[in-house]
Amino acid sequence: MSQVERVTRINQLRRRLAESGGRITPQRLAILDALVYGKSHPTAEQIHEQVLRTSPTTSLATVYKTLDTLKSLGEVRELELGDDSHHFDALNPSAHPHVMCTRCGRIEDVELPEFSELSSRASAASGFQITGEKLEFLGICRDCQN
Amino acid sequence: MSQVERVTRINQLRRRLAESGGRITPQRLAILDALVYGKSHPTAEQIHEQVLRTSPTTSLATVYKTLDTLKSLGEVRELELGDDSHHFDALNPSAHPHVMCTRCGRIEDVELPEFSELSSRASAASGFQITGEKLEFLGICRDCQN
DNA sequence: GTGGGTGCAAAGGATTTGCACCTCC
DNA sequence: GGAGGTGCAAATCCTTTGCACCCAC
Repeated sequence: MSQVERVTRINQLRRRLAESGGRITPQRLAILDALVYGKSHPTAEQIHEQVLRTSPTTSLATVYKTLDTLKSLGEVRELELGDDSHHFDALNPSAHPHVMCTRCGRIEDVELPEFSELSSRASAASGFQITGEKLEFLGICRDCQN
Repeated sequence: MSQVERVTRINQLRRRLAESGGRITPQRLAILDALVYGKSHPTAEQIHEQVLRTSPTTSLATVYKTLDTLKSLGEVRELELGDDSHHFDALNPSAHPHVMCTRCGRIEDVELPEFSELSSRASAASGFQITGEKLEFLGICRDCQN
């Protein structure tokens, strides 16, 4: 994601918070910053670590509460990848496939055009009205294959 | 799954345990029974409840330990569906898509032929060597749609 | 001013672990 | 007989919650 896109995204998140009646606090700004400029697909703990650099008194509870708020606004997606803690994606909150390296823990998005059709196929096959989906791969990344 | 298939499956699980150097204890038999004849895709707690009916002193820790053993034999698959606890599938331990009803909690397998191709597509798209995959849908089941 | 946000500490809840005892093979 | 399994209780670890205080609007 380009620098310009990140700036746009962070402003979008700010606006969404404000428009939904939320407040823009220094802590929240630091959290947005970590989500958009920090490590991709971070855990709550990793966000917290990053936030502490610029906002040293922010608590982990505040990170969780802000993530909750952003989730309910649909601006953050929570990933459960089987490693103990959950990961968060605020750059692309729409459903999309991910792959995690079981050696180094790296998480990447996967471009899989057929993903968008899976829900309707699943609906047809199961009779369920589908409201959410997730597709996740585990594997070894290019770097770790060497 | 037919009655005959269940009998076959439970014998298969017994054999796998024994062949891997494991012991067949009354507790394990009760756990296998719960996995094969009980509620489909149960949680550890649900397995435990079922096991207690015929083996009243079996502990939850033993259930977890046996599930671990079966998982490492590749005979049980663990599902994380976003509701607090994990679910277990011993009837069909190969990777396959699931759908969970967010109203009643029911979990069903989904027949999705294209699922088997997704891994190689993901591998090509990401450069990862894929070792595992999961595809899960959330929705409203037929019953709960009324 | 006030309602939402923050920080602390404690609670919660699923899963794991240590260890003494037991029992299947 | 001995490795492997069991049961209990305690520990872990991530996440949530209660509540007094604070500050963005």
